[in-house]
Amino acid sequence: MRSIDLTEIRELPLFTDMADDNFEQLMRGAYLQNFPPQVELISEGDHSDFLHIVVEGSVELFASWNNRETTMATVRPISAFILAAALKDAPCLMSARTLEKAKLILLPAVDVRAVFEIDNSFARAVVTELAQCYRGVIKSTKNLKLRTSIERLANQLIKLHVRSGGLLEFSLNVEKKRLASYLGMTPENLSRAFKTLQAYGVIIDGQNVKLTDIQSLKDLAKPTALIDDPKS
Amino acid sequence: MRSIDLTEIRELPLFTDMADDNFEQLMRGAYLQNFPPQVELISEGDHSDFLHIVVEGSVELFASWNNRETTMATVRPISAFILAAALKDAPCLMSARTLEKAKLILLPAVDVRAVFEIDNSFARAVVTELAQCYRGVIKSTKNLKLRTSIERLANQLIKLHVRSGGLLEFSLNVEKKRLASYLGMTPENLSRAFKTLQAYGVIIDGQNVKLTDIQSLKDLAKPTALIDDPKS
DNA sequence: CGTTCAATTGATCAGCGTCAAACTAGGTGG
DNA sequence: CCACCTAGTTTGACGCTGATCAATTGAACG
Repeated sequence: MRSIDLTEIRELPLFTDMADDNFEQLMRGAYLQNFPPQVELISEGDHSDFLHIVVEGSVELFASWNNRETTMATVRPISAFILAAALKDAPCLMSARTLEKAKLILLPAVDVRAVFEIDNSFARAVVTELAQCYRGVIKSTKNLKLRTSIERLANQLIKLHVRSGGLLEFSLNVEKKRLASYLGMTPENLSRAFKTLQAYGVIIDGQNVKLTDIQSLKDLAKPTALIDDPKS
Repeated sequence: MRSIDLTEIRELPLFTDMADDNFEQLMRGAYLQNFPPQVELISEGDHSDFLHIVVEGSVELFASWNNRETTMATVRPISAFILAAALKDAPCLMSARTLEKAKLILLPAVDVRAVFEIDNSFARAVVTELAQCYRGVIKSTKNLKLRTSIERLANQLIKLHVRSGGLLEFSLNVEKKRLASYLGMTPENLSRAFKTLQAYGVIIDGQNVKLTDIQSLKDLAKPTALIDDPKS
Protein backbone atom coordinates (compact mmCIF):
# COMPACT_ATOMS: atom_id res chain seq x y z
CA MET A 1 0.00 0.00 0.00
CA ARG A 2 2.92 2.26 0.69
CA SER A 3 3.83 1.93 -2.94
CA ILE A 4 1.32 4.61 -3.84
CA ASP A 5 1.15 8.20 -2.85
CA LEU A 6 -1.62 8.48 -0.30
CA THR A 7 -1.66 12.25 -0.41
CA GLU A 8 -4.15 12.34 -3.21
CA ILE A 9 -6.48 10.03 -1.33
CA ARG A 10 -6.05 11.97 1.86
CA GLU A 11 -7.08 15.10 0.03
CA LEU A 12 -10.38 13.69 -1.19
CA PRO A 13 -13.27 15.57 0.42
CA LEU A 14 -14.34 12.29 1.97
CA PHE A 15 -11.10 11.88 3.91
CA THR A 16 -9.54 15.29 4.21
CA ASP A 17 -11.15 16.27 7.52
CA MET A 18 -10.79 13.04 9.43
CA ALA A 19 -8.28 12.44 12.22
CA ASP A 20 -4.82 11.19 11.22
CA ASP A 21 -5.16 8.11 13.38
CA ASN A 22 -8.38 7.09 11.75
CA PHE A 23 -7.07 7.68 8.28
CA GLU A 24 -4.12 5.50 9.16
CA GLN A 25 -6.42 2.80 10.45
CA LEU A 26 -8.47 2.95 7.30
CA MET A 27 -5.42 2.66 5.08
CA ARG A 28 -3.75 -0.09 7.04
CA GLY A 29 -6.21 -2.64 5.71
CA ALA A 30 -6.37 -1.21 2.23
CA TYR A 31 -5.41 -2.99 -0.95
CA LEU A 32 -4.01 -1.34 -4.01
CA GLN A 33 -4.86 -3.45 -7.00
CA ASN A 34 -4.52 -3.39 -10.77
CA PHE A 35 -7.23 -4.80 -12.98
CA PRO A 36 -7.34 -5.57 -16.69
CA PRO A 37 -10.23 -4.25 -18.79
CA GLN A 38 -13.67 -5.82 -18.63
CA VAL A 39 -13.33 -7.25 -15.14
CA GLU A 40 -16.55 -7.39 -13.18
CA LEU A 41 -15.61 -5.93 -9.81
CA ILE A 42 -19.04 -6.08 -8.27
CA SER A 43 -22.23 -7.89 -9.15
CA GLU A 44 -25.60 -6.37 -8.45
CA GLY A 45 -26.95 -7.92 -5.28
CA ASP A 46 -23.52 -8.57 -3.78
CA HIS A 47 -22.70 -7.46 -0.33
CA SER A 48 -19.59 -5.51 -1.12
CA ASP A 49 -16.74 -6.13 1.25
CA PHE A 50 -14.88 -3.04 0.09
CA LEU A 51 -15.31 0.60 -0.55
CA HIS A 52 -13.78 1.12 -3.99
CA ILE A 53 -11.71 4.09 -5.04
CA VAL A 54 -10.67 4.53 -8.66
CA VAL A 55 -7.10 5.79 -8.87
CA GLU A 56 -6.42 5.19 -12.56
CA GLY A 57 -8.52 4.07 -15.50
CA SER A 58 -12.28 4.03 -15.50
CA VAL A 59 -15.09 1.92 -14.13
CA GLU A 60 -18.62 1.51 -15.41
CA LEU A 61 -21.54 1.20 -13.05
CA PHE A 62 -24.42 -0.63 -14.65
CA ALA A 63 -27.61 -2.42 -13.77
CA SER A 64 -29.52 -5.35 -15.20
CA TRP A 65 -33.00 -6.72 -15.15
CA ASN A 66 -34.72 -9.39 -17.18
CA ASN A 67 -31.81 -9.77 -19.53
CA ARG A 68 -31.58 -6.05 -20.21
CA GLU A 69 -28.67 -3.90 -19.13
CA THR A 70 -28.13 -0.19 -18.74
CA THR A 71 -25.17 2.00 -17.93
CA MET A 72 -25.77 4.06 -14.83
CA ALA A 73 -22.51 5.99 -14.57
CA THR A 74 -18.83 6.04 -15.42
CA VAL A 75 -16.45 6.54 -12.50
CA ARG A 76 -13.12 8.24 -13.17
CA PRO A 77 -10.16 9.10 -10.95
CA ILE A 78 -10.14 10.01 -8.24
CA SER A 79 -13.42 9.03 -6.71
CA ALA A 80 -15.09 6.42 -4.60
CA PHE A 81 -18.07 4.27 -5.45
CA ILE A 82 -20.62 2.08 -3.64
CA LEU A 83 -20.21 4.17 -0.52
CA ALA A 84 -23.85 3.80 0.49
CA ALA A 85 -23.89 0.01 0.21
CA ALA A 86 -20.56 -0.35 2.00
CA LEU A 87 -21.67 1.88 4.89
CA LYS A 88 -25.05 0.29 5.40
CA ASP A 89 -23.78 -3.20 4.65
CA ALA A 90 -26.56 -3.49 2.10
CA PRO A 91 -26.62 -5.33 -1.21
CA CYS A 92 -25.20 -3.30 -4.10
CA LEU A 93 -27.83 -1.97 -6.44
CA MET A 94 -25.40 -1.69 -9.33
CA SER A 95 -22.71 -3.85 -10.85
CA ALA A 96 -19.27 -2.48 -11.66
CA ARG A 97 -16.75 -3.40 -14.32
CA THR A 98 -13.46 -1.93 -15.45
CA LEU A 99 -13.63 -0.34 -18.89
CA GLU A 100 -9.88 -0.17 -19.34
CA LYS A 101 -6.84 -1.13 -17.33
CA ALA A 102 -7.55 0.35 -13.92
CA LYS A 103 -5.94 0.84 -10.56
CA LEU A 104 -8.22 0.72 -7.52
CA ILE A 105 -7.86 1.11 -3.81
CA LEU A 106 -10.06 -1.27 -1.88
CA LEU A 107 -10.93 -0.27 1.66
CA PRO A 108 -12.47 -3.07 3.72
CA ALA A 109 -16.07 -2.10 4.42
CA VAL A 110 -15.79 -3.22 8.04
CA ASP A 111 -13.01 -0.69 8.56
CA VAL A 112 -15.02 2.02 6.86
CA ARG A 113 -17.96 1.31 9.13
CA ALA A 114 -15.75 1.17 12.21
CA VAL A 115 -14.10 4.50 11.45
CA PHE A 116 -17.47 5.96 10.56
CA GLU A 117 -18.64 5.13 14.06
CA ILE A 118 -15.74 6.77 15.87
CA ASP A 119 -14.76 9.66 13.60
CA ASN A 120 -17.31 12.43 13.58
CA SER A 121 -15.60 14.44 10.89
CA PHE A 122 -15.66 11.45 8.63
CA ALA A 123 -19.34 10.89 9.36
CA ARG A 124 -20.07 14.46 8.29
CA ALA A 125 -17.94 14.13 5.19
CA VAL A 126 -19.98 11.07 4.32
CA VAL A 127 -23.12 13.17 4.57
CA THR A 128 -21.70 15.65 2.10
CA GLU A 129 -20.69 12.89 -0.27
CA LEU A 130 -24.03 11.09 -0.07
CA ALA A 131 -25.97 14.32 -0.46
CA GLN A 132 -24.01 14.98 -3.63
CA CYS A 133 -24.64 11.48 -4.94
CA TYR A 134 -28.32 11.78 -4.14
CA ARG A 135 -28.67 15.10 -5.86
CA GLY A 136 -26.74 13.75 -8.80
CA VAL A 137 -29.20 10.91 -9.31
CA ILE A 138 -32.16 13.26 -8.94
CA LYS A 139 -30.74 15.41 -11.71
CA SER A 140 -30.21 12.35 -13.82
CA THR A 141 -33.85 11.31 -13.29
CA LYS A 142 -35.04 14.75 -14.32
CA ASN A 143 -32.83 14.52 -17.38
CA LEU A 144 -34.39 11.19 -18.31
CA LYS A 145 -38.01 12.09 -17.67
CA LEU A 146 -38.14 15.66 -18.92
CA ARG A 147 -36.01 15.49 -22.05
CA THR A 148 -36.05 13.67 -25.36
CA SER A 149 -33.02 11.66 -26.34
CA ILE A 150 -31.70 14.38 -28.65
CA GLU A 151 -32.01 16.96 -25.91
CA ARG A 152 -30.15 14.65 -23.56
CA LEU A 153 -27.37 14.20 -26.07
CA ALA A 154 -27.10 17.92 -26.75
CA ASN A 155 -26.82 18.61 -23.04
CA GLN A 156 -24.26 15.87 -22.63
CA LEU A 157 -22.08 17.49 -25.29
CA ILE A 158 -22.36 20.84 -23.59
CA LYS A 159 -21.45 19.21 -20.30
CA LEU A 160 -18.32 17.71 -21.86
CA HIS A 161 -17.51 21.05 -23.41
CA VAL A 162 -17.72 22.76 -20.04
CA ARG A 163 -15.82 19.97 -18.32
CA SER A 164 -13.01 20.33 -20.87
CA GLY A 165 -12.56 23.89 -19.70
CA GLY A 166 -14.52 25.43 -22.53
CA LEU A 167 -12.77 23.79 -25.48
CA LEU A 168 -14.69 23.57 -28.73
CA GLU A 169 -13.03 20.26 -29.52
CA PHE A 170 -12.88 17.39 -27.09
CA SER A 171 -13.27 13.65 -26.76
CA LEU A 172 -16.30 11.64 -25.69
CA ASN A 173 -14.00 9.43 -23.62
CA VAL A 174 -16.43 6.52 -23.75
CA GLU A 175 -17.55 4.06 -26.34
CA LYS A 176 -20.63 5.28 -28.11
CA LYS A 177 -22.65 2.26 -27.18
CA ARG A 178 -22.03 3.02 -23.51
CA LEU A 179 -22.85 6.66 -23.99
CA ALA A 180 -26.04 5.56 -25.71
CA SER A 181 -26.99 3.30 -22.82
CA TYR A 182 -26.13 5.99 -20.30
CA LEU A 183 -28.40 8.40 -22.13
CA GLY A 184 -31.17 5.83 -22.30
CA MET A 185 -31.07 5.06 -26.01
CA THR A 186 -29.77 2.46 -28.44
CA PRO A 187 -26.44 2.79 -30.30
CA GLU A 188 -28.33 3.06 -33.59
CA ASN A 189 -30.38 5.86 -32.24
CA LEU A 190 -27.37 7.67 -30.88
CA SER A 191 -25.74 7.50 -34.26
CA ARG A 192 -28.79 9.12 -35.81
CA ALA A 193 -29.00 11.68 -33.06
CA PHE A 194 -25.45 12.78 -33.85
CA LYS A 195 -26.49 13.24 -37.44
CA THR A 196 -29.42 15.36 -36.38
CA LEU A 197 -27.07 17.51 -34.33
CA GLN A 198 -24.97 18.26 -37.42
CA ALA A 199 -27.57 20.92 -38.14
CA TYR A 200 -26.54 22.47 -34.82
CA GLY A 201 -22.84 22.59 -35.63
CA VAL A 202 -21.82 19.27 -34.11
CA ILE A 203 -19.10 17.40 -35.97
CA ILE A 204 -18.23 13.87 -34.93
CA ASP A 205 -15.15 11.92 -35.90
CA GLY A 206 -14.80 8.74 -33.92
CA GLN A 207 -14.71 9.83 -30.30
CA ASN A 208 -13.70 13.32 -31.29
CA VAL A 209 -16.31 16.08 -31.09
CA LYS A 210 -16.15 19.55 -32.55
CA LEU A 211 -18.72 22.23 -31.78
CA THR A 212 -18.93 24.92 -34.44
CA ASP A 213 -22.09 26.64 -33.26
CA ILE A 214 -22.37 26.54 -29.50
CA GLN A 215 -25.18 29.05 -29.43
CA SER A 216 -27.56 27.07 -31.58
CA LEU A 217 -26.67 23.92 -29.64
CA LYS A 218 -27.46 25.69 -26.40
CA ASP A 219 -30.72 26.99 -27.81
CA LEU A 220 -31.68 23.41 -28.45
CA ALA A 221 -30.31 21.93 -25.25
CA LYS A 222 -31.51 24.62 -22.84
CA PRO A 223 -29.11 23.53 -20.10
CA THR A 224 -30.03 24.44 -16.55
CA ALA A 225 -28.11 24.35 -13.31
CA LEU A 226 -30.86 22.28 -11.71
CA ILE A 227 -30.17 19.39 -14.07
CA ASP A 228 -26.77 19.92 -15.61
CA ASP A 229 -24.56 21.65 -13.10
CA PRO A 230 -22.39 19.01 -11.41
CA LYS A 231 -21.92 21.33 -8.47
CA SER A 232 -25.06 22.94 -6.99
CA MET B 1 -45.95 23.81 18.58
CA ARG B 2 -46.97 22.19 21.83
CA SER B 3 -50.35 21.64 20.30
CA ILE B 4 -49.09 18.54 18.58
CA ASP B 5 -47.74 15.34 19.97
CA LEU B 6 -44.03 15.38 19.37
CA THR B 7 -43.59 11.75 20.31
CA GLU B 8 -44.17 10.58 16.77
CA ILE B 9 -41.58 12.99 15.46
CA ARG B 10 -39.12 12.02 18.13
CA GLU B 11 -39.50 8.41 17.08
CA LEU B 12 -38.59 9.01 13.48
CA PRO B 13 -35.30 7.26 12.67
CA LEU B 14 -33.87 10.66 11.85
CA PHE B 15 -34.42 12.00 15.36
CA THR B 16 -34.70 9.03 17.65
CA ASP B 17 -31.02 8.75 18.55
CA MET B 18 -30.20 12.39 19.09
CA ALA B 19 -29.66 14.04 22.48
CA ASP B 20 -32.74 15.42 24.25
CA ASP B 21 -31.25 18.88 24.41
CA ASN B 22 -30.67 19.01 20.72
CA PHE B 23 -34.09 17.70 19.89
CA GLU B 24 -35.52 20.41 22.11
CA GLN B 25 -33.46 23.02 20.35
CA LEU B 26 -34.60 21.78 17.00
CA MET B 27 -38.26 21.87 18.01
CA ARG B 28 -38.11 25.24 19.70
CA GLY B 29 -37.93 26.99 16.36
CA ALA B 30 -40.36 24.68 14.59
CA TYR B 31 -43.65 25.69 13.06
CA LEU B 32 -46.66 23.48 12.79
CA GLN B 33 -48.72 24.59 9.87
CA ASN B 34 -51.85 23.57 7.98
CA PHE B 35 -52.06 23.97 4.25
CA PRO B 36 -54.96 23.71 1.83
CA PRO B 37 -54.62 21.51 -1.26
CA GLN B 38 -52.55 22.60 -4.24
CA VAL B 39 -50.26 24.95 -2.34
CA GLU B 40 -46.78 25.17 -3.75
CA LEU B 41 -44.56 24.81 -0.71
CA ILE B 42 -41.25 24.90 -2.52
CA SER B 43 -40.21 25.97 -5.97
CA GLU B 44 -37.38 24.27 -7.78
CA GLY B 45 -34.28 26.42 -7.42
CA ASP B 46 -35.34 27.88 -4.08
CA HIS B 47 -33.02 27.84 -1.16
CA SER B 48 -35.32 26.18 1.29
CA ASP B 49 -35.34 27.77 4.70
CA PHE B 50 -36.98 24.76 6.29
CA LEU B 51 -36.72 21.05 6.56
CA HIS B 52 -40.28 19.85 5.92
CA ILE B 53 -41.98 16.99 7.70
CA VAL B 54 -45.37 15.75 6.54
CA VAL B 55 -47.58 14.96 9.51
CA GLU B 56 -50.94 14.65 7.76
CA GLY B 57 -52.07 14.64 4.16
CA SER B 58 -49.73 14.20 1.23
CA VAL B 59 -47.22 16.22 -0.71
CA GLU B 60 -46.07 15.82 -4.29
CA LEU B 61 -42.47 16.35 -5.27
CA PHE B 62 -42.18 17.32 -8.92
CA ALA B 63 -39.73 18.84 -11.34
CA SER B 64 -40.04 21.02 -14.41
CA TRP B 65 -38.01 21.89 -17.47
CA ASN B 66 -38.87 23.68 -20.65
CA ASN B 67 -42.54 23.80 -19.85
CA ARG B 68 -42.74 20.10 -19.09
CA GLU B 69 -43.44 18.71 -15.65
CA THR B 70 -42.99 15.33 -14.03
CA THR B 71 -43.91 13.82 -10.69
CA MET B 72 -40.85 12.60 -8.83
CA ALA B 73 -42.44 11.24 -5.65
CA THR B 74 -45.36 11.45 -3.26
CA VAL B 75 -44.52 12.05 0.37
CA ARG B 76 -46.87 10.68 3.03
CA PRO B 77 -46.87 10.86 6.83
CA ILE B 78 -44.67 10.71 8.65
CA SER B 79 -41.58 11.60 6.74
CA ALA B 80 -39.24 14.44 5.96
CA PHE B 81 -38.35 15.88 2.59
CA ILE B 82 -35.65 18.11 1.07
CA LEU B 83 -33.22 17.00 3.73
CA ALA B 84 -30.22 17.14 1.41
CA ALA B 85 -30.91 20.68 0.21
CA ALA B 86 -31.62 21.93 3.72
CA LEU B 87 -28.44 20.44 5.11
CA LYS B 88 -26.14 21.63 2.37
CA ASP B 89 -27.94 24.94 2.00
CA ALA B 90 -28.24 24.16 -1.69
CA PRO B 91 -31.01 25.05 -4.15
CA CYS B 92 -33.87 22.56 -4.17
CA LEU B 93 -33.88 20.31 -7.19
CA MET B 94 -37.58 19.60 -6.89
CA SER B 95 -40.72 21.61 -6.25
CA ALA B 96 -43.29 20.53 -3.69
CA ARG B 97 -47.04 21.03 -3.52
CA THR B 98 -49.74 19.76 -1.23
CA LEU B 99 -52.09 17.30 -2.92
CA GLU B 100 -54.73 17.52 -0.23
CA LYS B 101 -55.19 19.35 3.04
CA ALA B 102 -51.91 18.75 4.82
CA LYS B 103 -50.24 19.39 8.14
CA LEU B 104 -46.52 20.01 8.09
CA ILE B 105 -43.79 20.67 10.60
CA LEU B 106 -41.26 23.17 9.37
CA LEU B 107 -37.85 23.05 10.99
CA PRO B 108 -35.67 26.06 10.23
CA ALA B 109 -32.78 24.84 8.11
CA VAL B 110 -30.29 26.89 10.10
CA ASP B 111 -31.29 24.99 13.22
CA VAL B 112 -31.00 21.68 11.42
CA ARG B 113 -27.52 22.59 10.26
CA ALA B 114 -26.52 23.81 13.71
CA VAL B 115 -27.69 20.66 15.41
CA PHE B 116 -26.11 18.57 12.69
CA GLU B 117 -22.78 20.14 13.57
CA ILE B 118 -22.97 19.44 17.29
CA ASP B 119 -24.96 16.21 17.51
CA ASN B 120 -23.02 13.21 16.26
CA SER B 121 -25.91 10.80 16.57
CA PHE B 122 -28.02 13.06 14.44
CA ALA B 123 -25.25 13.31 11.86
CA ARG B 124 -25.14 9.53 11.64
CA ALA B 125 -28.91 9.27 11.41
CA VAL B 126 -28.74 11.72 8.51
CA VAL B 127 -26.31 9.36 6.78
CA THR B 128 -28.77 6.52 7.12
CA GLU B 129 -31.60 8.65 5.80
CA LEU B 130 -29.61 9.99 2.86
CA ALA B 131 -28.29 6.56 1.98
CA GLN B 132 -31.88 5.34 1.86
CA CYS B 133 -32.95 8.27 -0.31
CA TYR B 134 -30.01 7.70 -2.62
CA ARG B 135 -30.70 4.03 -3.01
CA GLY B 136 -34.36 4.80 -3.56
CA VAL B 137 -33.59 7.06 -6.51
CA ILE B 138 -31.17 4.54 -7.97
CA LYS B 139 -33.93 1.93 -7.89
CA SER B 140 -36.27 4.37 -9.51
CA THR B 141 -33.76 5.04 -12.30
CA LYS B 142 -33.36 1.33 -12.91
CA ASN B 143 -37.13 1.02 -13.02
CA LEU B 144 -37.32 3.76 -15.64
CA LYS B 145 -34.47 2.60 -17.84
CA LEU B 146 -34.89 -1.15 -17.73
CA ARG B 147 -38.66 -1.53 -17.90
CA THR B 148 -41.43 -0.68 -20.31
CA SER B 149 -44.34 1.36 -19.05
CA ILE B 150 -46.57 -1.67 -18.66
CA GLU B 151 -43.93 -3.46 -16.65
CA ARG B 152 -43.55 -0.40 -14.46
CA LEU B 153 -47.28 -0.26 -13.88
CA ALA B 154 -47.48 -3.96 -13.09
CA ASN B 155 -44.69 -3.62 -10.55
CA GLN B 156 -46.31 -0.56 -9.06
CA LEU B 157 -49.51 -2.53 -8.48
CA ILE B 158 -47.57 -5.33 -6.85
CA LYS B 159 -45.79 -2.80 -4.67
CA LEU B 160 -49.12 -1.36 -3.52
CA HIS B 161 -50.40 -4.87 -2.93
CA VAL B 162 -47.42 -5.64 -0.70
CA ARG B 163 -47.63 -2.29 1.04
CA SER B 164 -51.29 -2.95 1.86
CA GLY B 165 -50.18 -6.00 3.79
CA GLY B 166 -50.97 -8.46 1.04
CA LEU B 167 -54.54 -7.44 0.28
CA LEU B 168 -55.92 -8.32 -3.12
CA GLU B 169 -57.98 -5.17 -3.15
CA PHE B 170 -56.57 -1.75 -2.39
CA SER B 171 -56.55 1.87 -3.48
CA LEU B 172 -54.12 3.69 -5.74
CA ASN B 173 -54.24 6.63 -3.35
CA VAL B 174 -53.23 9.09 -6.05
CA GLU B 175 -54.87 10.63 -9.04
CA LYS B 176 -54.20 8.59 -12.13
CA LYS B 177 -52.62 11.45 -13.98
CA ARG B 178 -50.05 11.79 -11.21
CA LEU B 179 -49.43 8.08 -11.14
CA ALA B 180 -48.93 8.27 -14.90
CA SER B 181 -46.43 11.07 -14.58
CA TYR B 182 -44.65 9.26 -11.76
CA LEU B 183 -44.34 6.18 -13.95
CA GLY B 184 -43.10 8.25 -16.86
CA MET B 185 -46.15 8.01 -19.10
CA THR B 186 -49.16 10.03 -20.19
CA PRO B 187 -52.61 9.66 -18.59
CA GLU B 188 -53.99 8.29 -21.87
CA ASN B 189 -51.30 5.70 -21.94
CA LEU B 190 -51.87 4.71 -18.34
CA SER B 191 -55.54 4.22 -19.09
CA ARG B 192 -54.64 1.85 -21.92
CA ALA B 193 -52.02 0.11 -19.82
CA PHE B 194 -54.68 -0.69 -17.22
CA LYS B 195 -56.78 -2.20 -19.99
CA THR B 196 -53.86 -4.33 -21.09
CA LEU B 197 -53.44 -5.56 -17.53
CA GLN B 198 -57.03 -6.83 -17.47
CA ALA B 199 -55.62 -9.88 -19.21
CA TYR B 200 -53.50 -10.37 -16.10
CA GLY B 201 -56.38 -10.21 -13.67
CA VAL B 202 -56.26 -6.51 -12.87
CA ILE B 203 -59.62 -4.86 -12.32
CA ILE B 204 -59.82 -1.10 -11.96
CA ASP B 205 -62.72 0.87 -10.61
CA GLY B 206 -61.80 4.48 -10.04
CA GLN B 207 -58.93 4.40 -7.59
CA ASN B 208 -59.85 0.93 -6.49
CA VAL B 209 -57.74 -1.98 -7.67
CA LYS B 210 -58.50 -5.68 -7.49
CA LEU B 211 -55.98 -8.35 -8.36
CA THR B 212 -57.56 -11.65 -9.34
CA ASP B 213 -54.48 -13.40 -10.67
CA ILE B 214 -51.40 -12.34 -8.76
CA GLN B 215 -49.29 -15.08 -10.26
CA SER B 216 -49.73 -14.05 -13.86
CA LEU B 217 -49.21 -10.43 -12.88
CA LYS B 218 -45.96 -11.36 -11.16
CA ASP B 219 -44.87 -13.38 -14.16
CA LEU B 220 -45.26 -10.25 -16.20
CA ALA B 221 -43.81 -7.84 -13.67
CA LYS B 222 -40.86 -9.92 -12.49
CA PRO B 223 -40.38 -7.83 -9.35
CA THR B 224 -36.93 -7.91 -7.78
CA ALA B 225 -35.61 -6.73 -4.44
CA LEU B 226 -32.94 -4.66 -6.19
CA ILE B 227 -35.57 -2.43 -7.77
CA ASP B 228 -38.81 -2.91 -5.88
CA ASP B 229 -37.99 -3.62 -2.28
CA PRO B 230 -38.37 -0.39 -0.30
CA LYS B 231 -36.08 -1.78 2.35
CA SER B 232 -32.78 -3.36 1.21
C1' DC C 1 -77.61 23.31 -12.09
C1' DG C 2 -73.62 24.54 -14.23
C1' DT C 3 -68.66 24.68 -14.13
C1' DT C 4 -64.40 22.46 -13.96
C1' DC C 5 -61.24 19.03 -14.30
C1' DA C 6 -60.10 14.07 -14.35
C1' DA C 7 -60.59 10.00 -16.99
C1' DT C 8 -61.55 7.49 -21.03
C1' DT C 9 -61.68 6.46 -25.96
C1' DG C 10 -60.46 6.74 -30.75
C1' DA C 11 -57.55 8.29 -34.52
C1' DT C 12 -53.26 9.62 -35.90
C1' DC C 13 -48.39 10.32 -35.74
C1' DA C 14 -43.59 10.64 -34.20
C1' DG C 15 -39.90 8.78 -31.75
C1' DC C 16 -37.44 5.18 -31.01
C1' DG C 17 -36.33 0.16 -30.92
C1' DT C 18 -35.49 -3.94 -33.67
C1' DC C 19 -33.51 -6.45 -37.33
C1' DA C 20 -30.32 -6.99 -40.90
C1' DA C 21 -26.47 -5.73 -43.50
C1' DA C 22 -22.48 -3.09 -44.65
C1' DC C 23 -18.59 -0.80 -43.09
C1' DT C 24 -14.71 0.39 -40.04
C1' DA C 25 -11.04 0.00 -36.80
C1' DG C 26 -8.17 -2.28 -33.68
C1' DG C 27 -5.84 -6.35 -32.42
C1' DT C 28 -3.94 -11.03 -33.37
C1' DG C 29 -1.49 -14.44 -35.52
C1' DG C 30 0.64 -16.28 -39.49
C1' DC D 1 3.80 -6.73 -43.02
C1' DC D 2 -0.35 -8.44 -44.26
C1' DA D 3 -4.58 -11.15 -43.76
C1' DC D 4 -8.00 -12.00 -40.86
C1' DC D 5 -11.09 -11.74 -37.03
C1' DT D 6 -13.78 -9.53 -33.85
C1' DA D 7 -16.45 -5.96 -32.13
C1' DG D 8 -18.01 -1.30 -32.54
C1' DT D 9 -20.38 1.76 -35.57
C1' DT D 10 -23.27 3.19 -39.22
C1' DT D 11 -27.13 2.84 -42.41
C1' DG D 12 -31.57 1.44 -44.12
C1' DA D 13 -36.14 -0.68 -43.65
C1' DC D 14 -39.72 -1.72 -40.76
C1' DG D 15 -42.79 -1.94 -36.79
C1' DC D 16 -44.13 -1.10 -32.11
C1' DT D 17 -44.62 1.77 -28.12
C1' DG D 18 -46.23 5.53 -26.52
C1' DA D 19 -47.32 10.74 -27.39
C1' DT D 20 -50.52 13.97 -29.29
C1' DC D 21 -54.92 15.74 -30.56
C1' DA D 22 -59.75 15.79 -30.22
C1' DA D 23 -64.02 14.54 -28.41
C1' DT D 24 -66.82 12.46 -24.92
C1' DT D 25 -68.01 10.84 -20.50
C1' DG D 26 -67.93 11.12 -15.65
C1' DA D 27 -67.34 12.95 -11.10
C1' DA D 28 -66.65 16.71 -7.66
C1' DC D 29 -67.86 21.08 -6.05
C1' DG D 30 -69.81 25.55 -5.47
